[in-house]
Amino acid sequence: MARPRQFDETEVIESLMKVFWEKGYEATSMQDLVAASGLLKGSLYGAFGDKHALYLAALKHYDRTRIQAGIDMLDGDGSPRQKIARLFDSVIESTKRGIFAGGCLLCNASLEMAAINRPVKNEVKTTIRRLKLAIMEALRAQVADEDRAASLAAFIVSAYFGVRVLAKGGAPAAMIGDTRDHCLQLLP
Amino acid sequence: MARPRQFDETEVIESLMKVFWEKGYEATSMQDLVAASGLLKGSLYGAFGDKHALYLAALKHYDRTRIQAGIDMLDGDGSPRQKIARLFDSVIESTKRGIFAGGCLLCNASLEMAAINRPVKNEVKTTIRRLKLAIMEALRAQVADEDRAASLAAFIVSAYFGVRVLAKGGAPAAMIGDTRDHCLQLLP
DNA sequence: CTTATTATTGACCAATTGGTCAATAATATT
DNA sequence: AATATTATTGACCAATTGGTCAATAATAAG
Repeated sequence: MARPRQFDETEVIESLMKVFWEKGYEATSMQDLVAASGLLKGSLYGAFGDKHALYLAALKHYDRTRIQAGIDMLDGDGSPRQKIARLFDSVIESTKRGIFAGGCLLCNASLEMAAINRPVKNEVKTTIRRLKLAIMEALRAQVADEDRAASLAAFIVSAYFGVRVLAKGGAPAAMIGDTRDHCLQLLP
Repeated sequence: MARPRQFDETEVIESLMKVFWEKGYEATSMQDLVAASGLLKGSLYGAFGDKHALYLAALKHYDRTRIQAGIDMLDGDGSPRQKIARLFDSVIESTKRGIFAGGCLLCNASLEMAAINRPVKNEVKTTIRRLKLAIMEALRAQVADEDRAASLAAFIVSAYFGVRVLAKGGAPAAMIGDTRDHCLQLLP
């Protein structure tokens, strides 16, 4: 009884996300989003809402895809130490490739948007909690004490985020490796 | 033989810095800077250059003042453990106060600007190195091996930056404390 | 006092910003 | 085929963006 969408919603959000990821919220114009998505402004507004809503949708998509990919790396075989190592190595890897300049959209959103946009802050908080819980799960087999697992997970999340800041700031790659090594030292 | 400046340069840069610190580069307009500094646009351009130059000057001022204040906390009495504790406690402290929303301008600059502005990236790199060296210095008495001091310092800088991301993202304060505690565990 | 030099001022600019809307198009139901 | 409903389109908007510049003011040197 109505005209259907002419586009795939997820596909469009994926393209919007990439722009916000690379440029940040403020540096991204609606024109950029129009160009990246192939839709026109009116369609974007009609389907998703204003620029803040687009950003929030992009952030949620990042959670569902990229953060989830990170969490997936914590599954599978190996000791906690080996699992966490995979997390840090993925940062080192992407730093070496050095093509995409976005870094981590979650960190970017935390620093650029969380303080001024409540929904973004909530999303950031939720995703951090999710990441922390996944790390706790990865530690579960070897770290019996729940509180200790939680505090270790918090610590690892911090170091992981810190490394993302270093990487984007152009700090020597060795600093990332050093961080990784000291973190692993505290793990079974 | 010429008209002298009618303003104190450092004072003006301090006011500009606060705006960039709180809002970021893109979200700050020249109007914001005009309002904060009390100068007019022409004077700002004449004295410092364009918006990017203003930002860079602000970042350098942040290094000279706020980062230096952090480094100063590493001086004085106490074990390395106690010194580094002071660094993390200052973040916990400012999180509790919760008034100023800027977080750490160095981290903000790294994520928002380093990837797209070479001079900013260089300044970020330089300041990170300076911070790392100061931490090495704080470890020197107890950590004889230079390489070990360097890698420990890199690790601490990461955790410190990570904690700034967590803080701005609204993560529970306990995560910052947990990070602190695990870091200190690796220190003499 | 005159002059050379620099600082300050505010009007001005084209370009871009995020956002709206009436007209049109496409569909599913009846 | 007619209709109701939603999607798409692109022209349009006021406001703001970063930046410029000629006129004016203030000073130090001669």
